[in-house]
Amino acid sequence: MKTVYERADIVPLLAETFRELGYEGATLSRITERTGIGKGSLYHFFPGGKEEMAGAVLADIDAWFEQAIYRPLRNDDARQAIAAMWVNVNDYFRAGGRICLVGAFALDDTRARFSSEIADYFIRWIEALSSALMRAGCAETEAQTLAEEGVCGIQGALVLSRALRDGKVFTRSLEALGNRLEAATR
Amino acid sequence: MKTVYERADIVPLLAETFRELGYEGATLSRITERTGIGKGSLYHFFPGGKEEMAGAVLADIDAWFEQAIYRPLRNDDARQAIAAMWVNVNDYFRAGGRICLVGAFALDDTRARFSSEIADYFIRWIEALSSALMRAGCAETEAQTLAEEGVCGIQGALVLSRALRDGKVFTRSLEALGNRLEAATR
DNA sequence: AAACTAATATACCGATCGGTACAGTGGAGA
DNA sequence: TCTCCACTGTACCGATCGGTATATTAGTTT
Repeated sequence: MKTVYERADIVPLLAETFRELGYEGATLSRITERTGIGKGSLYHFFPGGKEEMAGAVLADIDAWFEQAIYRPLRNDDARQAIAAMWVNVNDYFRAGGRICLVGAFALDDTRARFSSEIADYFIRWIEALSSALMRAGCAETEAQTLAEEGVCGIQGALVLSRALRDGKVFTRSLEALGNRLEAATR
Repeated sequence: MKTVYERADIVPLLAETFRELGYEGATLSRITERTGIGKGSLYHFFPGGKEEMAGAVLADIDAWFEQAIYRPLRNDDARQAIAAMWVNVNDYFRAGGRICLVGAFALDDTRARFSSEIADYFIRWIEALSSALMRAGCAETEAQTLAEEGVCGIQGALVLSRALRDGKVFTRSLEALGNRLEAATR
């Protein structure tokens, strides 16, 4: 018996490894150890090595946010999409038990490798949220400010809940942020 | 001529290196390269190696925050101390050009090495800010919530401004946070 | 069943890892 | 001036790094 993978099966496993160990901390041996996938397979699917693996993970994350968060914010009913965002974000980050890889990469030298992907992720999030806020009745400048504060607050909540090892901090922060945005669209 | 260092001179140089590269990314050779301090000196002052170096950096950071931020928040005039906090924090983090090492360590596996130091840093910050807010007229639960939101917002602003390579995001976020706390103590 | 091929395991590569050992080096006190 | 010792530079250690080469495996095609 031989377990056969596809690229699409591997990326989520890689994602979890990079999340837990960071880019530099995720060595090839630790990756094979945690994912159960040997070097042979890894380099078969990702000839560009570790950098291509991390790039694939970022692309996967981006695709998920695009369809689950950004697109609804841009196209669907504004209030409904914003409400769904808080729920989906709380689920995605496992109530603070999972970090944002994009944010983590931004903090150290790894940013240099994925500069545009990292910037894009946040720019599009803020723009999509801002668009929804405007459709919900906010003025343009206020929408922009609130969107930035919202995304900012999510990242802070992830850092804080990891530091305090307390998922309640994350969920509580999301609630507070949600209430503030809702109050501003009334 | 021989350049002679003291431990106290080295710690800030180490801090900057860990900030830029992260714990795993800061290899001994990169540390000597960036600080100009050879392995011999490094292991003379920090026999425990890399982990002791990072520990000394965290202790140094903690000491700075204790005297420059936490103590004033706990003991001095509340409104004045809170106002000073925003200014000092903006300076310390170089308007978003410098990251919070404690927050960065919290995000990956490095947290396991410095779990209590990381948690302490944030707990004491939140408690000190909460104390100041109560003296400024907040009810206990509201003070606690606002303090958490304030510290949380600072961490988020650091992530976001790094990701977007835009220091204005950081300064702007601090201003917004400051205004919200001030509005709540009126 | 033979040929082909995508996927996998493993041995191996030079470079670098964190850490150790030790021989200087140079300024301060006797 | 001689001794002492905190400090520094460098050579070296075994382990592990990211990456390559290649033989093997197991379906699929013919």
